[in-house]
Parts: sequence; C-alpha cells; structure tokens
Amino acid sequence: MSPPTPDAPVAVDQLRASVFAALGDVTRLSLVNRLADGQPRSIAQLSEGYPLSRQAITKHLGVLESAGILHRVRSGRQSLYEFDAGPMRDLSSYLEAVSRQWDAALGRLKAYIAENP
Amino acid sequence: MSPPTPDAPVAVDQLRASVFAALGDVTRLSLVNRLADGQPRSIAQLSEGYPLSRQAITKHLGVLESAGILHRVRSGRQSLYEFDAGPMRDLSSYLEAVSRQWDAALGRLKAYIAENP
DNA sequence: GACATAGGCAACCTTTCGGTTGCATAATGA
DNA sequence: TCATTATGCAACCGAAAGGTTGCCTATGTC
Repeated sequence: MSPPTPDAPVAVDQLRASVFAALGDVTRLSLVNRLADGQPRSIAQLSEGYPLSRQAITKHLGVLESAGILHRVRSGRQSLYEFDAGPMRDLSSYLEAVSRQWDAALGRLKAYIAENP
Repeated sequence: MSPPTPDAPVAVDQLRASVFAALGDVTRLSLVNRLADGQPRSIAQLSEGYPLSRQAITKHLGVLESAGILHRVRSGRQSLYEFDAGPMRDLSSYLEAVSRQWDAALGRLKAYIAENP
C-alpha cells in the first residue's frame, strides 16, 4: 500500500480513476448500495424501482463490473450480480492516505507559525 | 453520519456522486495528489508537466472546485488553488460504512452456514 | 507608457455517456 | 411443444465531457 505520490505509476492511478468514475453516478451508487448487503440479485430484480429501462440498468451494471466492484455469475437463464468490497476498500485506503498527507502538512504549517510568531 | 441506505435522500447521493466523478479522471487525480501537500499553486504552476493546454487544466480545476475538493483564491493576477480534505473525508467514511455493511453480511452468512451444516 | 505574464471567455470539435427501441436467443414451466 | 421469462446484441440519438484555438482583460515590471 504505497502512499499516493505525484509520480506514481499511471496504471495504478488509471485503475483507481475507473473505480471512482464508476461510482460517480447516482444510479450506480444506488445499485451498489443495494448489493452491498451481500445478496446477489438478477438484472430484473435490480431494474425494479428505477425509472429506467432494463437495458440502461444492464449498462450501468457493466460499468460497475468493469471496475471490479461487481461480479457477474450466470445461473440458468439469469445473470446474478454480486458485490465485491475489494476496489472500494482500495479507494478508502487511498483517501485515508491523502487525508493523512494533508493532516501532516497542516501540522507542519502550525508548527512553523508557532515557532515564528 | 448516516449509513448508506437504498432509500437515502437523493441530494446527498448526488453530492457524493459528483465528488466521485470529479476523482474519476487520471489528470484530476494527479492534480489532487499534487495539491494535497497543502501548498496552494497557480494555474500556470499546475499546468506544468502535463501534455495538455492551460485551458484543459483550467477546466479540470473547475470540476474539482465544483465538487468542493479545491478552493480558488485570487491573489493579484493569479488564481491559486488549495486543497480541501472535507469531501474526500466524507467519501472515505462512506466507503468504510459500505465495507462494514458488507463485513456484517458476510459474518451473518458464515454464522448461518455454521449452524446449518 | 510599453511590454510581458496570468488568467478568463467563447467558439468549436470529436468522443464518450446515458439512454431508448427493436429484435434475437436461451432456459423454464405447463 | 409452446408460451413465457430473462437476458443479450446492435443501432441509434442527444447531451455532456474533454480538448483545442484565438482573442481579450487585468496585473506586474521596466
């Protein structure tokens, strides 16, 4: 778990950006919230409650799957989607790292001011 | 700090989605990484090192500012951008909440299996 | 005042996104 | 077998994203 540096390998940042982008939509965020209870659901089930066509939901699920947030498992004639916490855990630790970097910088600033009144 | 529920007010989710979306781009992610050291920088400074025009960087900074991740402070003839950790902290706690929900669901599943061998 | 520097504004372009519709196909159940 | 259900595939569409270029304005500097 390397802290974020300006010159970090682009591949890692590219992956992270794709996960962020996948979550950057209210519909997809809502889908993730529903699936985070651990129960896999079919496309038909997931389409209920949205003012969108099944195809639109299918596309959103595809985006989330590409980002690794969901996995698709075929069961008979239906596609079940199940949640994977991995990518979102990675984002969480990344955000924590940035926040810590920020806190440290703030601490140094305060110390500097205290020593140069 | 309410845990994410499927029926959460859309306004909150909309804000979160916009922050996620703002971070869903490698260039913007890189800009954030640079500014997270606490030092405000001008647009000219921030434009260095990218194969993009100054205007492109300006647009990216605008997106980050709209999401509340950066603040703009005019100083003389230059616009300085400074980091604000707030929105990213919110995302972090949101992601943590989802992960905990997931862990709890997994725990219940294991308990169920253990009791029904 | 003359000139260089930093940035804002606006028009324009191409690609991607989010969405729809129509139709084809695979599994199921009566 | 036949109708139904669940999904996949592809074409299409308008709007937004990401980017460029050209020009204008404000602020420093000599």
